[in-house]
Amino acid sequence: MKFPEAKKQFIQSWGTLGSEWGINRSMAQVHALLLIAPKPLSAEEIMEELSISRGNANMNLRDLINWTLVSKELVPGDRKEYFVAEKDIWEIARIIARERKRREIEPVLKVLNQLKDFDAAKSNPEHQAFSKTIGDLSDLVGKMDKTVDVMLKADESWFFSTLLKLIK
Amino acid sequence: MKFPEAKKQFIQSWGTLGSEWGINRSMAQVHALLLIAPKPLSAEEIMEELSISRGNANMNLRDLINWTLVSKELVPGDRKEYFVAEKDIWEIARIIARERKRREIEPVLKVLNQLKDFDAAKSNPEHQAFSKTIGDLSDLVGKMDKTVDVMLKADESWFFSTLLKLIK
DNA sequence: CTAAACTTTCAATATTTATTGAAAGTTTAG
DNA sequence: CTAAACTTTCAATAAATATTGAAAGTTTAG
Repeated sequence: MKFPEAKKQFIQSWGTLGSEWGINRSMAQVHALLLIAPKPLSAEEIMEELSISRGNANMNLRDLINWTLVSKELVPGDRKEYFVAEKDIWEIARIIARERKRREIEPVLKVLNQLKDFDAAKSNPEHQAFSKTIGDLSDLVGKMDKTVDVMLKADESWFFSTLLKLIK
Repeated sequence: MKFPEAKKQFIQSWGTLGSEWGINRSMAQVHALLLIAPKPLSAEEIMEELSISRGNANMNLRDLINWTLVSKELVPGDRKEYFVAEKDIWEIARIIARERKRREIEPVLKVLNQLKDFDAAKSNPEHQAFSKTIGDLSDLVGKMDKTVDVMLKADESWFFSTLLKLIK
């Protein structure tokens, strides 16, 4: 496979992956493009390569910057802004884990904990089933939450060497 | 908080969680409803409780059954079909992990591995950056894939006791 | 066999989400 | 200061996704 084709495929796959969770396709594609770029890219170049509008590029770059996956870079003597992606894969993984935790785990955990002390009548089977499910779920989700916390603090070699002991 | 309100909140939160990954809201809500139901429910009851159409209920129940999160139950002497959710939370977690792996991890891993042997010119910095990123990503995604595999085979007490040693 | 009871399908429709692009805003060179 | 070079915003529009509901299909009781 030749380079331009490989590049296209990577950008497109990363875009699909993104939209399989809640990330929008363009944001993931901009990210993919920056991930493999050997140089900072300008908004112009990104719009051009991905055939997206200026507004779209701008908005998704802003989101990527918010996530801290991308940062602005200024070239002295040039008025344009350039963009670079964080290249360290472990750092990227942690950023994504952090955002997914924030969006997926934390809100649910909060609700589950509130629902734990709802006003139950002990003898009512509906109430019993509800309590059981909520309790079980909040245990599990709580464990997931803690696991991600460890990952967020850990450094890669420690995390995976420990995990790979599990795996082997 | 009173029961009906707690129930409503749980169903609605679970629905939101679902749509934060690629699951559609109704499917997640049907699942939530069945999770807390002390009895098998008929399609009618589900439609009624969630105010959704027959077609919608049918389609999402079918999907839940495909995922093996829900199964049909026949009541002797009744022509209706009834539906029950798997109640074991660890089993549910594994089913969801299995599906997310299938949809999110595997396709990307496949593409990354294909892209590893693209036709690179060693001296071209674009090609170098590409190779590096693809290599790093496929390492990481490969590790994630293996981790999920372990979880799929493990039983809960073993998995979490090992994991919690990590965590503590 | 056939009519009632139920389930499934799917084209039409509604809802949600993403994208565009032109106008407004900002910054800086001169 | 002001005009050119650039970035941001956001209402309009397009695209993707989910939902409806009525018609078609299936099963079973009698």
